[in-house]
Amino acid sequence: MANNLGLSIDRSSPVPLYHQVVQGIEAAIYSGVLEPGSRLDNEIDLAAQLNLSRPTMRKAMDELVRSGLLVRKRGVGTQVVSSQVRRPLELSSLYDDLTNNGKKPTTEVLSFSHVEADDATLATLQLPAGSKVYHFTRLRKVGGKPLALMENWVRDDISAMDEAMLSAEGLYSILRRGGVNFRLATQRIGAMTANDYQASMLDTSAGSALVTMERTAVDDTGRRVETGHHVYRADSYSFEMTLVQR
Amino acid sequence: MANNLGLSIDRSSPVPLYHQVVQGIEAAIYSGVLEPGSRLDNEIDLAAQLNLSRPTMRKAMDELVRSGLLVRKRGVGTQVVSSQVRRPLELSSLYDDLTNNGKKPTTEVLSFSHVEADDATLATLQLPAGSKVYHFTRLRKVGGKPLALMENWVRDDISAMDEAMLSAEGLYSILRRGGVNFRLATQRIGAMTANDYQASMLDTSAGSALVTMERTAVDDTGRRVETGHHVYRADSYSFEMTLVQR
DNA sequence: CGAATGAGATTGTTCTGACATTAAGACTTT
DNA sequence: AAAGTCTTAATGTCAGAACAATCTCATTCG
Repeated sequence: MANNLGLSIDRSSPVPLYHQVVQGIEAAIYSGVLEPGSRLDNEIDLAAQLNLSRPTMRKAMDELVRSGLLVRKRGVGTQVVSSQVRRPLELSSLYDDLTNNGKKPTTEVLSFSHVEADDATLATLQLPAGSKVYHFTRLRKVGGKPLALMENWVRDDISAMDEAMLSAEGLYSILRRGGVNFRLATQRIGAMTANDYQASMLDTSAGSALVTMERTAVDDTGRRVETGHHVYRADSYSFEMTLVQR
Repeated sequence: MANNLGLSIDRSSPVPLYHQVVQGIEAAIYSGVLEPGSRLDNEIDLAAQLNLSRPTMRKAMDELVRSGLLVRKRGVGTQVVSSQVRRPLELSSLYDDLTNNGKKPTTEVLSFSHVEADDATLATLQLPAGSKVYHFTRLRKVGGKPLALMENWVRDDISAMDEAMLSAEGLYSILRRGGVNFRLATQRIGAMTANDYQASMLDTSAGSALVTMERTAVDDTGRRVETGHHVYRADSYSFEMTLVQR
């Protein structure tokens, strides 16, 4: 029963109808209203309950299937996935993760500027030409030991930002307080060897292995909020994850 | 012009029409008929050329966009993506991914043995003491260029395995034919610098950056089927993923 | 009691149709 | 030459409709 799931549709919203359904069902799953393993009403009934067409409802369902939250089978129905995709690497910041793991991270802001974005940044953040961004580099330490060197570009229309804020807390906390609801991020993990600068910042030797991560985060309105290039000491950092067969 | 792409639709085929379009356009891209950066006809024209409906054509296009081959923009059109396809984070094998992406991987089996598992392997694969496993090292090349050096341990009660099989196809294909239904895998991604052996195998220099991946795969009965240590040239390989907010 | 069959439930596929939104380019005006 | 406006092109969204394929369960038959 859609109504029991607390789904609601706002036809005056700029958010597409199918996407409102996605968000509503996601919220129901994460809040526990829809429990793992539980079955949903069939798509025709769900559509009727929300006064939506079946193709619109199907588009929402397909997206939820693709994101691993639902599983569907012809003749059987739709079910909430029982073993959710667990990613130790969630859409969160390193600062959050370290703090949540009982460690005390510190941040040193190495550089900070509010500048006009270059073409690559404009493209990545989908900004119009001439836009300015916050561009900064930070060194993250844990227990006094350098762990990560991070360079980020953040669109400047969210909230003002300065070095003191960045020293005191994580970037994502700052952005959340500025009203950002992170929705997803694309990210690429690779490797490189440390150059002289990176080596000195991370208290390691030039040529040692670094894990690299490039990420672009998107909020719930579809805005590309920030993009970053991070490098981590390979001896102190790796990404762990569980993959589930689709 | 769809006809110039060599697309054809077989309505007697059990393959859905939208999927035939996907396969046809993928083939055109990988064969070079559709070059990176080139623009496609608009979806209405393409649909008309193939006697398909617009929603069917859109469904095919959407899948090609999601798989990273096409990029579309309202008011502008559809274009073949210019960047190299990187490995999505799915439970599959490198061999499968490369083959599916139109590349021709080759495998050189560097070592192969059927031996009693050491304690670490027993623990990782949850095998009783005294169990034997297949233990082998392979070099994976793409277009003649070394990409990955892979060392795996596979439990030996699934199917017989030998060097010829491993040279001819991917490990996961072999295991699937042996009846394995992969369910999930745990994996850790990191970085290291190449030692002399790895450097010589991968045709790179000692000290260069390598992406590392350790994985243990589980089948649908809960068995730990295989565990592996892979290293990839960092200049040719990265992991790409999309994280969704919980 | 087990196998076979059929009905019902549900998703999957395809189609026709229409309107909305975005982007680019042409044209006009300042 | 630059800015503004308008038109055109193309994708994005939504709706209604119908048929196909798959799966489960109940019923019937041997």
